[in-house]
This record gives sequence, C-alpha cells and structure tokens, in this order.
Amino acid sequence: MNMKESLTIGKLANASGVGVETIRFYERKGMLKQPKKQGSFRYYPEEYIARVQFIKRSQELGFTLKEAKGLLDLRIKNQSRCSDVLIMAEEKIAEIDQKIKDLKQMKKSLKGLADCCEDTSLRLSECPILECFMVRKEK
Amino acid sequence: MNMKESLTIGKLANASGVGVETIRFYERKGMLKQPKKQGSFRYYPEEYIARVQFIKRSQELGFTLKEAKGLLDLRIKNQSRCSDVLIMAEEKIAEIDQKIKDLKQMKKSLKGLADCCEDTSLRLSECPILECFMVRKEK
DNA sequence: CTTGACTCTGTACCATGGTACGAGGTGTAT
DNA sequence: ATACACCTCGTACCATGGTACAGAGTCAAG
Repeated sequence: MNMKESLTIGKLANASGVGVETIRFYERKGMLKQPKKQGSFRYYPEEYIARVQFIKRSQELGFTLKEAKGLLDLRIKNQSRCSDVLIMAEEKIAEIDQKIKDLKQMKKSLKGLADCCEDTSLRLSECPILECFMVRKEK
Repeated sequence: MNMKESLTIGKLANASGVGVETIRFYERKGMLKQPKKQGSFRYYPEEYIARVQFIKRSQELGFTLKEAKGLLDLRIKNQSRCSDVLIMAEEKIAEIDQKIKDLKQMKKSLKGLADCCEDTSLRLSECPILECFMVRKEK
C-alpha cells in the first residue's frame, strides 16, 4: 500500500514510454516477472521503469528481446557467481565491438559517397565512389 | 548465354549466403529488381551477389529491409542528382553515429560490470556496479 | 454507493523478414 | 530421349515483437 512503490501497469507503461500491452507482453515472455499482486492488480516497484527502458534501449542497439533478457538476467540472478556474469558480459562486449566496427565501415563507405557527391552538379553515374560502396568482406 | 554473367537464382543464393526463397522474397519486396529472363529462368549479373550481401550486412547493423533498400537506391537511381544522394547519405551517417554512440555507452556499462566482477569469488549481490548498469538517459 | 477511469484475462490480429511446400516446367548430360 | 537437378509461381506457414479488442472486474473520488 506504499504509494511510492506502487506503480500500476498504466503508470509503469507511461513512465517507461511503452504501452500497457507491451508490459503484459514482456511479462508473458518472461522479460519481466509479475510482481506480487495486492488484490487483483499488479503493483510494480519503481525499479521496473529502468528495466523496461533498458529493454527498449537494448532493442534500439540491435539486441533481440531474448538477448535483452540475457543482459537483464546478468543482474537479476544474485545466485550466480560473478565469473558467469563476466563471461556473458565479455561476449556481449565482443558483439558490440563487432557492431561498432561494421557500422564504422559502413559509415566510411557512406562518407566516401557523400564526399564525392559534394559537387552537386555531377550525375550519380559519374560518381567513382560507387564502386567502393559494396564492400566485399569475407566473414 | 554468357556463362560469366549468368547466375541462376540458386547460384546467386549460394554465392551470397542466403536461400533461394530469400532472393525471390527480396524481389517481391522490390529489394532486387527482377533481371531479364532468357527463357523462363532468371539470370543475374555477378553484381547481384554484392547487392544481396549488402542487404544482409545492413540488417546485421540494425537497418530494416526498407532502409537497406534506401541505401541501395542511393546508387541505383542514376537519374538522381548527387545532391539528393548527399542528403540521404548524411542522414544515414547521422543514424550510424547515434548507433555507435549508444553501443559505446552500453559497452561502457557492460565493461564496468565485467571489471567489477573480475573478483570471481564475489557474489553478484555485492557487486556495486549493478546500480550503474541501468543508465537512465533522457532521449 | 455510483460513476468513470483504470485493470483483469484471453484471444485475435498486425508487420517484418523470411521459410517451406506443391505442382509443374526447364535444361543439360549421357 | 530421358533422367535428374534445378527452376517456375503461388500459397501457406513460421518467429519476433508487438497492438487491439472484448467482456468483465476493481478502485477511489465525489
């Protein structure tokens, strides 16, 4: 009954910038565990706002919900030893590094394209950078 | 009938690391334009391999098919003036920069988590970094 | 103690990005 | 000239990540 710790689902949704249905969806998917209900309503601690925002943020950065859950679980399971967390964190860091690298490569290509197009009178067909746009990289 | 320029759909799919159905799917979605058919089969120029790979690469970096199409179109429409391309390229570059920034922030959080967990005997509940893991950022 | 905003569960629907047929046609190798 | 791998189109299905009800219950203010 503590008002500070009693976000209804609507308030949580609002505070974290998603829809009510999204919260319920996350719950069904195990992204968020259903809080103890007082009566028949869900009442969430404030902490859940950050959780939901974290999920959204992770998605924006190209993680799936499943992966976001993995990231969240790093901090949820107090049972787990730090060494387990370390391994997962390092895996994620490696993934992130790869993404950054790839994005930088893509940016470089686009930048080349932009630079060469600075002469606004040229036709694209005369633009020599197009040949480098398709980076053929072996994985 | 030139063998060098005559990839069948299966060969194209194979060479670019996707399934045949994916090529047809891209075609239906306007991602790839259907090449002239000689007889009733599609025969693709080699160039299409790079196109398909580019699409896959874009996706890995968090672009949708629609966006990947936009990127591809930068170089396809020879009609368009370079100035148009420049605008689109710069938009995409800005998007990429934002993604890189966000990924770096996430990496930093994960790194903090990893560093603090280097003492493999600590229980996660004693790990002070968890509090910083949820970065509360205003968009 | 009623009204109105909110919540409940459940199910159905949506877009995106494929994947997997079935039934038939093609192409080339022997 | 026939087998066999490959291609054709069309349609149906799948997972992911939601979104949108319907029909009913709840809570708190006036």
